[in-house]
Amino acid sequence: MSSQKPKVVISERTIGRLSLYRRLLNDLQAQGERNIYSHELAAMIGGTAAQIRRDLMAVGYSGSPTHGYDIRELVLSIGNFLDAPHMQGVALVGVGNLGRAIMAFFSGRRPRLAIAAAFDNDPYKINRVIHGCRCYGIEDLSRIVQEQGLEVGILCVPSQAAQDVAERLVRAGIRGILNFAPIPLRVPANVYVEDIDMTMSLEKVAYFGRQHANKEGLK
Amino acid sequence: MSSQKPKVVISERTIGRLSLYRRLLNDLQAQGERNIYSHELAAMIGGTAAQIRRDLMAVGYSGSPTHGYDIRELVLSIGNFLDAPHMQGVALVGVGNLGRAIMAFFSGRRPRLAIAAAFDNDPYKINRVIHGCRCYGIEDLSRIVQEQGLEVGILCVPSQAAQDVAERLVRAGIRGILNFAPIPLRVPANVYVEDIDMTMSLEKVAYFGRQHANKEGLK
DNA sequence: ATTATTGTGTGAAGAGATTCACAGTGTGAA
DNA sequence: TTCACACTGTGAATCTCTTCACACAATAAT
Repeated sequence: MSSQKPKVVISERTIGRLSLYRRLLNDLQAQGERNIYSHELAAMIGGTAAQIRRDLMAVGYSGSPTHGYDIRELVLSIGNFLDAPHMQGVALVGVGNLGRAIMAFFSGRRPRLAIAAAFDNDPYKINRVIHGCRCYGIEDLSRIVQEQGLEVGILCVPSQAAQDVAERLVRAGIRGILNFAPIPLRVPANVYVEDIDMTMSLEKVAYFGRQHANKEGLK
Repeated sequence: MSSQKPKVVISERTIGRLSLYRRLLNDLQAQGERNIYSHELAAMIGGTAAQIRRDLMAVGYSGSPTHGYDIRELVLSIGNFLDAPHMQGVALVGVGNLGRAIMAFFSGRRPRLAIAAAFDNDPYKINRVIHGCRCYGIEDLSRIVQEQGLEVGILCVPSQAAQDVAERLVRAGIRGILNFAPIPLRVPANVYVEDIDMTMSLEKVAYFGRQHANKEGLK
């Protein structure tokens, strides 16, 4: 029953890349490809073949020296490894510009990991259905999360509200939070938080864009 | 003239954290705080004091053993290090749900690194002003980027269009791209790309949310 | 003036991630 | 059947990032 847990702990980087591999492999499969070598996949993502083979050790699927990896089987194996055995519902809090864009983005994309309910404190939004998803008041968060067994939260409220909403999510039983609010959240150690900090990312691009440009000038 | 380049190469992680430090320090400053110790800042971001001191070595600002860091001076030093000496304009391509949300998000946030022009191929959007920013057709991209000297691009078009638009941005002279399209871009080595892959992030949260929850159960 | 305290800056150690390099393997050609 | 080939899986080496631990400095207390 508890045999599905990984023997070794797999790094965050590897989990992220596996998600990416799967998406690319899905596209290839849709185009009718059947097999792929590690170096081909590496070329697609701009990485090394060794990295890919190392990552795939985690999922425990073996390729063949002569045909590489069977794409269909590999996709299934990655899914087996990455996905929960059950469906995981997602709660999104903060139905502003960004929240609605995220709802649109994920709408219909991954049926087993879909946004099941949205929450906001604007009475004008409550009970509306946005991108196929019902919007509730914050006061209903705990009840809905528990009724629907939602496990993952997406946080796109303004910074000032973020910590408070994060705590509500945790109390409601959420185990992982995707945080778009540009402040660090304080949550218990058994809750996983992934930050998407667009300001930080944009500043990185501005900084390294300059650096790289310089580099070329020197070469 | 070329003395502004860093002696040593600074890691991506460090640059990201510096951006975060600055934002938090700005908030503290607004609240009237004047000094801060590395361990206080560390507590705010959930990191270690050593890490912060190490990161600050890059900017070359020294604190005092007795009063820690002067917040105002530190903010200025980080700015000095991170920001371009000139203003950097940003071009956003893809004025869909996500593009508009990003325009709203950055609107008025960092005047020296602001979205200066938006591009789309939908005639209905062209020449509209959205969140204070004019929208042009894709065919004008190269001209506008050059006229306004834009250096950074934000890419929020659908996957199928992303590679093509990325190439247009590069040809127009863009040096760094913040890529929201969920596919890896192929660009020359002197262009820096930062990916924001929301699907990958959500899958990571789903995976590690489960892991962390398990961990607690075992403890 | 001396001492005790507390925090900085940084060399060195440690941990973690990536890449190297090679033994092992399945296949097709001779 | 044997050989040559091209690739996988993985131990070991390397590289990168983080943390440790301590010399040094500024102050307050005595």
